[in-house]
Amino acid sequence: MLNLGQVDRASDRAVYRQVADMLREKIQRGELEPGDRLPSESELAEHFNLTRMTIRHAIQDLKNEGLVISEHGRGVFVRAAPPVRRLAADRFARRHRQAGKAAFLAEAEQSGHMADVDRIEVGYMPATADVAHRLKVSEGARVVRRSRRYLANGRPVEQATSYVPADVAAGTAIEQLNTGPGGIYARMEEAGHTLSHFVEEVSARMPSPEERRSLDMSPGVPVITLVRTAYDTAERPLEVCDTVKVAHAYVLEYRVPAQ
Amino acid sequence: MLNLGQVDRASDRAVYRQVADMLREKIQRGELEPGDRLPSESELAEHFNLTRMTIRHAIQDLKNEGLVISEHGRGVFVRAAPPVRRLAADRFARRHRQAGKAAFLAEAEQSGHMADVDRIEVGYMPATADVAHRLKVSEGARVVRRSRRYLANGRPVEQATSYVPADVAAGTAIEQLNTGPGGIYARMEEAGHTLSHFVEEVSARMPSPEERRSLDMSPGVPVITLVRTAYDTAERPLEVCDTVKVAHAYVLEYRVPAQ
DNA sequence: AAGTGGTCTAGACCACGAG
DNA sequence: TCGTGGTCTAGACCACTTC
Repeated sequence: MLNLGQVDRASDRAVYRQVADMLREKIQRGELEPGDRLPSESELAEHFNLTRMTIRHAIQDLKNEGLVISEHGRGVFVRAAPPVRRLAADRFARRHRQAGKAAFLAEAEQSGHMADVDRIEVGYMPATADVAHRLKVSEGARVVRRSRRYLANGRPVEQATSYVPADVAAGTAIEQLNTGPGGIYARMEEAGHTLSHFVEEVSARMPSPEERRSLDMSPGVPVITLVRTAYDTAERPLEVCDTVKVAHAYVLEYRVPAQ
Repeated sequence: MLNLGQVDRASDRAVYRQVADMLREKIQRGELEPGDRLPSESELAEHFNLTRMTIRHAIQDLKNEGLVISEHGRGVFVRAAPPVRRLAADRFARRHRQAGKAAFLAEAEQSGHMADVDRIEVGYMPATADVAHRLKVSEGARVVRRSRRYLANGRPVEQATSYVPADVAAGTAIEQLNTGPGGIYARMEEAGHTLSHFVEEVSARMPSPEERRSLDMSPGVPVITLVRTAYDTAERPLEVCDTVKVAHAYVLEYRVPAQ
């Protein structure tokens, strides 16, 4: 078993915090490596002369920090970091589309991960207030809704939903499940729309229970939300894409001119 | 008191989850507004015929989702959202520096918040491996370290630490507590460096206990980490700035060319 | 079957905040 | 002083995983 010290009952610091501190230190020093199992709650309770509830309180804190995950019937494990997907500043460069690669695949290739897409759903619906505002169409206007889930090395890392005005999508593969080489942006350019730039709005928050389930996330891990709007050269919005990403799976990179 | 239902003891769903569900719904429906106090743990325990520990478990979940905060001796309150600071894509435009505004103040002006900076520390130190790599200097090279905390409407929202190579900072106000109008970027340009662009790397995670303390954050709220590197026209890094932001206080906006 | 974490009880004492 | 949340005990039974 681990070489753990003892708690100081006279200390001001709550004992469950002291236990969490000791375990956190073992993890951060690397004495407990990703994938390693922590001593069981009963073992820890016995070692520290505390009840299981107090030990659980300590472990709950570590779960909330994202350091460990618990698996019912198996144990508590140091969290193994998923592959970090670095989203490069040039990921929407035209040369990638022309080479027949959709953005997600272009990224995966750069970082050497295995990429998958599943749970693709496509259909028409009336625009909600928020989507309508971003697409500069009237509320309730017909839009194509495309949602899908991305996986890296078999693990879900992102849930994305795109909205495209009906007249942009009509008669193109954007209405189909499979949008063909280069993805929907390639189809838009084929249809005569020239993409000019994207605006991305990035934030972070805790996931809703549904998002946690959909992305197979352990509790206490945040998500990055990214809303991307694609504009043509006339500043017309061609697409809004709402994404929820498992936070620790991503580093987003942007290049900002000083001008 | 609130019009709360009862739990279903026969349900598969744990009763503490059912309690959390009911409270969450009240909050999301707006029946409990930001700043409102929830019924006390004892009141909830009595209402639901559960022990306080079970009620606390439900409330813990809501805290982890960032929906409520607890205050010792006062109660549990629906979290009041801090002002959201939208970081615009052009926040480092030269015209802002020339107008004598540092980036943080430029943003604050745009969004109509009161901005403050405190806990400013300046000093020389040897570059760590990570900083040295980003600044393209050798590990241990002398750099100026500038750290400070930003507040919006009096609430801490960001902790930032900048590193500047010694030869860039030497003899300028970058070595001083007060860097003067336009901030360190203005001083760099005065000293003959021409800023070309910035690269920002964005991610999100749960804060460490120290970060939580420093930013006065309630438990269960994530942070956005942003590392910005400033380059001159010769692609030389002039500054690395490591920031930790309270996640729900920020929306970062970027403009990405389609090439 | 044995060991693990998940849930829940029924108490206790403490520290903090407001009146 | 009183009500609030914070901590902790000493159990119990359950669900899940592994063997």
